[in-house]
Amino acid sequence: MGRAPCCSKVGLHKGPWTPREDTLLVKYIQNHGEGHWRSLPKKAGLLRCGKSCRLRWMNYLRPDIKRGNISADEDDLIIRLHSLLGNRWSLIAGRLPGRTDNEIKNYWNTHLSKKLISEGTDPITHKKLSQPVLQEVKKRSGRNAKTSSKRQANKNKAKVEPDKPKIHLPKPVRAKSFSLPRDHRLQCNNLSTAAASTSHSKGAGGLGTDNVVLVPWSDDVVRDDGHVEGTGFLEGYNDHDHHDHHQLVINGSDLECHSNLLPTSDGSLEKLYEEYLQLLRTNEDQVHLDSFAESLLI
DNA sequence: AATGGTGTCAACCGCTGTCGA
DNA sequence: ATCGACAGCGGTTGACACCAT
Repeated sequence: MGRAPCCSKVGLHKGPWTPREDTLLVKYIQNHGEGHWRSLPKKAGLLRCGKSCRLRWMNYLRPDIKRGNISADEDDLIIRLHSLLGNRWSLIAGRLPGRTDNEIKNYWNTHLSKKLISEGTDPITHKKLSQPVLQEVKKRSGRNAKTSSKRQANKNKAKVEPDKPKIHLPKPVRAKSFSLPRDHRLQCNNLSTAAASTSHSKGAGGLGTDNVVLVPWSDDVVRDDGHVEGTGFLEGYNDHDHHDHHQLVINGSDLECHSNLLPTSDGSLEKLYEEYLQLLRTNEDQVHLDSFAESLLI
C-alpha cells in the first residue's frame, strides 16, 4: 500500500526521548490506558508521532519490562525458539517474561548469533558450519569476545538476578479465520489472565500477560479435524504477589480461549515447569517443540 | 592522553495485515 | 471492491560507550 512516514510532519521530535517526554507519556497512559497511538501525542502534549510513542512505551517505559541480564537459560530458550520460529522476534519475546521483541532482536544480533557461530552452528539455519568458515569466524570473534563480556559484566553488576525463563502466552496473533473488533482482540489475549486475577489492569494493552507462565502438557492428542485436544498450558504467575494462582488454558488451533482454576499449593506447577525445561533440553523431543511452534503460527 | 575500531541498543523506517467506512 | 487509518513487525541505522593500541 505505502504511505507517507508518520513522522514527516514538521516540528515533531525525533531521536532519544527526554525524561520529560517519558513522564508525559507514562502519565497519559496511566490515566487513559494504551492504544489510540495516533491521537495520543497531541492529547498527551508530546511533539512525537504516535508510532514513536508506541515504541517508547512498548520497549522501554512499560512497568513490567525486565532489562538486560539475560540468563543462560533464557539464552537457551531464545536459541531454541529461534530455531523453530526464525526471526519472529515478537513471538519469541512473547515467551520470555518482561522481554521485548526489540531487546531479543538486539540480543540475538549482538550476542547469540556470535555465540552460535563460535560453537560451530549457523545462526540462520541452526546447522553445523563447515570447518573453514568456522575457523575464520572464530578468529574474528575471539578478538572481540573480551570486550563484550567485560562490558556486559559491568552492566550486570547493579542488576538483580532474573527468574528462570518462562514460557509465555502468545502476544496477539493475527488470524485470518478469527475476526474480532480491535478491543476484543486484546480481551481474548487477556482472557486467561483476567479470569485468574483482576490485578493485571495496568493498561488496555494486556500488560499482565508478561507475568504469565505457560507449561505445555506432554500428552497432546491431535484430532482428525485438526483440533488439538489436551494442547493446553499450565499457567501461573511469575509475579511474587500472584504465586498462589495458576490455571489451565487451552490453546487450540482456532485460538480458543478457555480457562479453569487449579490449585497450586502442592507445587505441581513447579514440577510441570521443570518437566518442560527437561523437554526443552532433550533433542529427541524436537517433535514436541515443532508442534508447539506450529501452534504459535496458526 | 589521543585516536580509531568495535559493540551495543534505542529509535527509526518501510512494509504488511486488519478493520471499518 | 476499494481506500484510508491504525497497529504491529522485522530490518536497519546512528549515537554513544568501551577497548586496544
